[in-house]
Amino acid sequence: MTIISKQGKKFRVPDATIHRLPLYLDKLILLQQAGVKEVSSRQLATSLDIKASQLRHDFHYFGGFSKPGRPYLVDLLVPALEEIIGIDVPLPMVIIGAGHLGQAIANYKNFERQGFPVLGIFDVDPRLVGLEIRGIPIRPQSEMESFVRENQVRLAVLTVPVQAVQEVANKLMACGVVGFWNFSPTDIKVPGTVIVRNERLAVGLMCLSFKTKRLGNLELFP
Amino acid sequence: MTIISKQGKKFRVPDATIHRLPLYLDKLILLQQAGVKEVSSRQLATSLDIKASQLRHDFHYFGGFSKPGRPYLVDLLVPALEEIIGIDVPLPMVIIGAGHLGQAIANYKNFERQGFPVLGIFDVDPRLVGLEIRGIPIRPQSEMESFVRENQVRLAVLTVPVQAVQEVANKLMACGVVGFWNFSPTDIKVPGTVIVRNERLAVGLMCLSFKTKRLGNLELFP
DNA sequence: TTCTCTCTGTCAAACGAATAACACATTCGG
DNA sequence: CCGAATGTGTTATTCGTTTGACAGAGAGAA
Repeated sequence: MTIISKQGKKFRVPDATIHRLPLYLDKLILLQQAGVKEVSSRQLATSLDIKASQLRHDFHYFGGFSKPGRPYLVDLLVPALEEIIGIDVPLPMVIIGAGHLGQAIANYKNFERQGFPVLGIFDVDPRLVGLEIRGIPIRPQSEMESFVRENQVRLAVLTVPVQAVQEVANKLMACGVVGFWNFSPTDIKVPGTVIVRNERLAVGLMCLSFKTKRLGNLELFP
Repeated sequence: MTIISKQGKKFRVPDATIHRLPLYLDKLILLQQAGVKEVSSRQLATSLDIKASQLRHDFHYFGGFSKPGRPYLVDLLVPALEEIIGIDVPLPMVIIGAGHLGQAIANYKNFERQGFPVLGIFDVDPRLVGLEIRGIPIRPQSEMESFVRENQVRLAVLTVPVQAVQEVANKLMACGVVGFWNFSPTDIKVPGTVIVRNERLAVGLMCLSFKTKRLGNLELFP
C-alpha cells in the first residue's frame, strides 16, 4: 500500500503489485536475451504462475504499455519497468556488519548489475577491518558516518547483531540514509520518511517447518 | 492459504497468519526470558505493531489459549506455539551449495537453536570440499543423495547456481526431501506434496528501490 | 473493404484478510 | 455477594486484492 504521485496525479499501488514488478522484469530480461520481441500478458503470466488479468491489472497502475490487440514489446517493456522500479539509475549502498551474511551479500555480483553497487562495508571487529571483498575494503565502523555523508549514500544493508541495530540505524539516518535493508530479527524504529525492508530469514524457515510438518494431513486441490 | 486437518477437523489457515506465528513466538520468548508471566493480546500486539484483534483472530485458528477475561500465560503459550509452528521436534536440514550464502546460513547458530540443525553441506567445487563450518564438513555433491537417504533428511536449503537448481531439487525429492528453502532466483517445479519457500533477495532490494526513489513524492499518513 | 482473430485496457464481481464490535467469563474491591 | 473492570473468544464489517468479463483497437486474410 504505497501512494505515489506521478505527473501531478496521485494514486495508490498495492504492495502486492510492487512485489511482482521485479518478477516481471526478471522474466522479461530473460526473454530479451533469448531474442524474443513480443510477449502477451497470457504468456508472461503463465510462465510466472499467475493470472493474465492480474498482470494486466498490475501494469494498468502505470499506464498502458501496449495497445489493445497487440502484445507487449519486450524491448519497450524492459526499460519501462526498470524506470518504474527505479533501477535505471544506480542506487549505491553500504553494508554495515561484515559477518558471514554481510560478506555473502557483498559477494553477490548480481546486485551490482541490477543497479545496487556496494560502496563500502563496515565492521567494529578490527580483525575484519582491512580485508577486501570483491575489491571493496572492510572499513572500521568509526568511519561509517563520514563515509556515508561524503558519498551521499541513501541505502544501507544492516547485518549487525540485534543489540546494535537501532543505534546504527539512527546514526545512518542522521547522515542521510533513507532506506534500510534490515537482516536483523528486530524491527527498527524510523520516521515515516524512511523505508525499511525487514528480511527475517528465520521466519521463512519456520513457515517451512509449519507446512512440511503438516504435509501428512495436507488437503490438496487438483 | 494452507489447509490443515487436526483431530479430524479440517480448516484453513491464511498464509498471512502463518507468517505472524514466528513473530509472536519470538516476542513471547523474550518476555519469558524477562520473567514476564502474563501478557494480554493488546500488550503483545502493540509491541509487534499490529492490532490486538488480529492477534486474537490468529490465535483463534488454533483454539483458545486462555479464558475470557484472563490474559495469556506466557509459559503456556510458548510451548503451544512451538508445537503449532512445528519446532518442538527438530527438523534437520542439509545445505546444497557452499558458496558465500550457503556458508552464511551454515554459520547462523540460531537456526540450530530454533530446531533446524544443519546435518551436512554439499558442493561440487573440490576446493571447498573438506572445509568445515562450525564443525560441519563440506562434502562432495556426489555424496549428497546417499547422505540424505541415510539420514532421512526432509528439508534442504538450495544455494546453488540457477542452472543447477532444478536438477538438484529433483535428486533430493527422489531421496525423500519434502521441503525446500530456495535462495536461487528461479522457481522450481515440484509436485503438490512438496513445499517450497522462495527467498528472493533481489526482489526485496528492488521493492526498497521502488519505495526510496519515490520518497520525495510520497504522500504520508499521520 | 469487411470479417475474423487476437489481445489489451478497464471495469465489475468474488474472494480473502484486517479491523471493529460485542457477548460473556473471570477477577477483585468494597 | 454484588458491581466494575478486564480481556478473551467470536462474529460482523470494512477494506484491499485477485479473478472474471467484456468492449473495442489493431492486424491479417479473403
